[in-house]
Amino acid sequence: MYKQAQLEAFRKGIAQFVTFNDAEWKIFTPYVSFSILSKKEHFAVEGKVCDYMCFITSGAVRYYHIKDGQEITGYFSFENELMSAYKSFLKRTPNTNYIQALEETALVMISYQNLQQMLNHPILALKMERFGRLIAEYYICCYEDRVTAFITQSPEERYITLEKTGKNIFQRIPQHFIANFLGITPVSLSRIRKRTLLQ
Amino acid sequence: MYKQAQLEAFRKGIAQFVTFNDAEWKIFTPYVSFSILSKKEHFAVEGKVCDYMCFITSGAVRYYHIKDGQEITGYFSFENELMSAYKSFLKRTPNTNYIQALEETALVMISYQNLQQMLNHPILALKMERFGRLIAEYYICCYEDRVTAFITQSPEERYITLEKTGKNIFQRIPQHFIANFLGITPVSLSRIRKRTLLQ
DNA sequence: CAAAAACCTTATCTTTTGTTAACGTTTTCA
DNA sequence: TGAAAACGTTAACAAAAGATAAGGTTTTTG
Repeated sequence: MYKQAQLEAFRKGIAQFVTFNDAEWKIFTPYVSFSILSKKEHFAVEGKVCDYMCFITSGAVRYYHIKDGQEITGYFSFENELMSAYKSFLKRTPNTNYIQALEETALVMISYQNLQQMLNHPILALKMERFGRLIAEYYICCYEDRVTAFITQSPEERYITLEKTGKNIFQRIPQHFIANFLGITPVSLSRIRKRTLLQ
Repeated sequence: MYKQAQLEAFRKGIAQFVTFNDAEWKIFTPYVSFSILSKKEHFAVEGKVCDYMCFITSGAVRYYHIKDGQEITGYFSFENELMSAYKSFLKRTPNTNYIQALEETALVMISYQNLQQMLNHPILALKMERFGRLIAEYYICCYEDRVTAFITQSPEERYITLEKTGKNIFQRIPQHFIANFLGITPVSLSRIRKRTLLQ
């Protein structure tokens, strides 16, 4: 995909948060860069500070932790979604997890430094603060739902919910990653699937 | 506590996010109001849009859902912390849970309307956007940790972590609420406590 | 102050999940 | 293309959690 098309996808993708007029967009775009992750390539690793906030124009990534030598997948992001090791990026602290491309993945990226410059730019500042606020608020709502699911639902109920609302995630993501995401083991997910099919 | 003292506590409490100089504070304070919740009084209930964002100057509250007629406590907030039915407040949608005072609780409050006015106020706007962004980012980091705990830890591990880091929460909050918060039943928490004591 | 409510523990039984391993299929990649 | 790795299912057993109920203590409240 050409950069121009990626930029347009980016602009459209963030329109739910904030819209830039052409003059603002002209100031904005020089601050962004582009990158492509090949399959299995890492965007972020444990111990390193994450320097970029990204928008995925195509592809998919998974977020995972390593605990007792085992990988545990906690989240996924797909095309037209934002991606970052948020906490590390915002707090400038070493990252505690990994982000890895599940497919070849194309990114539009903003570095932390450039973001700071935009936040200090006389014309962009207010809009960028708002952008940051709305993104963060958006994620809070997602997280709130996720925590609520862990608190109020059984693994089986969480699976059913995901199956209903998770688009075609089961077609796209290996099942054992999804099991981790649901907070259970792959074996347990396999059983749940069998159980719920029979009913 | 006198309102002046509450305001000072509020100012100090939000200083981790943003600091107001005296001139700004003078503009700021007329937008806030005060309230006291008596024990067991609800600040927010299911189905109603939450109109206030609060700072707790003294007391404590719990957040809970009702599922199949049962109350399930998902979170707590204490003095010097912010409190709101965030999602409802931000999105102007009916709230899906309850917030109830565990003790008599004193609040400094900002209404949604007043917040919007501050966000449009020429002097306050930028700082308020930043305030909102930093609060949201702060909560994202908290939520991220919470979800990570559900993904990577067993109930027993989550209990041990809470016992280590949860200050004196076990002295202050009924244990069956804490069980919900950990994602398990009260009976199960009682067993875990016995188990971990014996070791 | 006394009755009622709330709370924690314990016991019993059931259900679910975790663990480990084996097996067959599919995918990957050198 | 062919060996290796990855993946999903199933089985068997162990461990943990859920459900329900009973009992005793503490707290609440009229």
